[in-house]
Amino acid sequence: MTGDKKPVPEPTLRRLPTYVHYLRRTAQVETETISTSLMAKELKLDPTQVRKDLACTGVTGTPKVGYNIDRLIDAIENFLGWDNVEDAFLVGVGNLGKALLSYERLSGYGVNIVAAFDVNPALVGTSINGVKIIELKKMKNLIQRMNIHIGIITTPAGSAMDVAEKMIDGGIKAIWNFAPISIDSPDNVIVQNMDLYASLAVLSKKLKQQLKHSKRKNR
Amino acid sequence: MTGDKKPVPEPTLRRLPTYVHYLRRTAQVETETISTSLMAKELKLDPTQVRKDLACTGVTGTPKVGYNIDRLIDAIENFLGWDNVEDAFLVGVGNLGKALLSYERLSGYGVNIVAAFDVNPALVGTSINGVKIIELKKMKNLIQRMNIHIGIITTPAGSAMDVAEKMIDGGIKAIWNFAPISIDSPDNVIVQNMDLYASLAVLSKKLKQQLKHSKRKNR
DNA sequence: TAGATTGTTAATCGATTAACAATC
DNA sequence: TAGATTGTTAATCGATTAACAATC
Repeated sequence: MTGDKKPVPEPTLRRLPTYVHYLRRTAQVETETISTSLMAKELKLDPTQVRKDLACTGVTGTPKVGYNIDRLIDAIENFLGWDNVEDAFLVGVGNLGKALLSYERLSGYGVNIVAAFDVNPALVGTSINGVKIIELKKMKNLIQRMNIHIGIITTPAGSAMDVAEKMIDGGIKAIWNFAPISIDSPDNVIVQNMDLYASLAVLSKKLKQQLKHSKRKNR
Repeated sequence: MTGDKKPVPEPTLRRLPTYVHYLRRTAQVETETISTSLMAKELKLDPTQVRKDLACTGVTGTPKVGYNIDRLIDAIENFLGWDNVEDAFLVGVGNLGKALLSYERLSGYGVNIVAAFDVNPALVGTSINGVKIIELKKMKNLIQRMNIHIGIITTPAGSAMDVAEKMIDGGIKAIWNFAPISIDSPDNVIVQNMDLYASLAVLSKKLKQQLKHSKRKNR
């Protein structure tokens, strides 16, 4: 009865990349070790939370000393699979699609875009950052042939549902969706939404609250 | 003792735009009303949760009938302030910055980018989608003169901290941050992170889990 | 040794979900 | 009227935070 530890909570997963970014920056100037109290202070988190998050990755620290920064970085990177890159297809070569295609560092985060697709004939045949843009028609077949697991959707909302369906048909197992639409998927396909509008809603609502308060104070 | 109802939970705020997008699509084909049970089913949520979320916006439904779709859309849009646009500055005109500048519909979501800033002299003086690109030096002053409340950071991580500081100095009240860095801000400045890497971490971790399970099944 | 820091168990908090009376 | 759906109160669940013993 081994394996299958209890799954890591999603909030923890979301914080782990922040730790790596912070630790990489810190490694350049600071000493070899770091305490969770310092990390927590600088990242505005609770020290206990940081320790719990780190525990998920299997690293241990030494009382009174802290954690070895390099080993910590390695452990988190390994845990997140950043050293074990998965190939991906991207559909929708608009501005956002181009931005992602130009981000060569994405492969440092476990995902490597190997082909892009669009319906615009003017784009088909060209490349961005070394990635060919191909007719959307050919995607389903290529997913199967190349055994691609990750699909990235950067189309307008109107086409997203259709693209998702084609991806799922082809055998895609995880969709990173940038379109503002809820994607209907079977249980064995993961959908991760990158929702600009959700984020923006939180921002503007909080801002309105803030402005109201400061106005009140100034009276 | 009026005003100051208890604040709306962040998860609710994040779901509200999804409702609007769904309802707009539904309004085109369906009848005038909708039930939370149907919405919940299509958006893969709990009906009670949908009702609670909607209650925050002040709309009420009619038992046995449901909610009037148009009134629901209006109520949510109004609640989120989408009809009450705030001006914003964007810093960092790389691919991602360009993508946001080209998104004219952003003003339909309460935020209107009125100027962009970059340190690259080749970009300064040009425009994208009617938005002028200005020397970063001039930003602080313009924030004050134009009374700008929202700053959008689409620079590389290295410059983000510095840009944020300048924004806060100038008097920005809310920062929409696309750089993978934790921004140090005073209590009266809201920071909303749009974290690609957090989202990607969740996606790839879940995918690995999924692939492991399906492999096991096939044995 | 004394004190800082880890690692874990227990308490708290907030969001989700269940139960159900009110009602069109 | 009967039944579907709302709106709200209570129960559950999971994540965050507090407390504290272990230890270098």
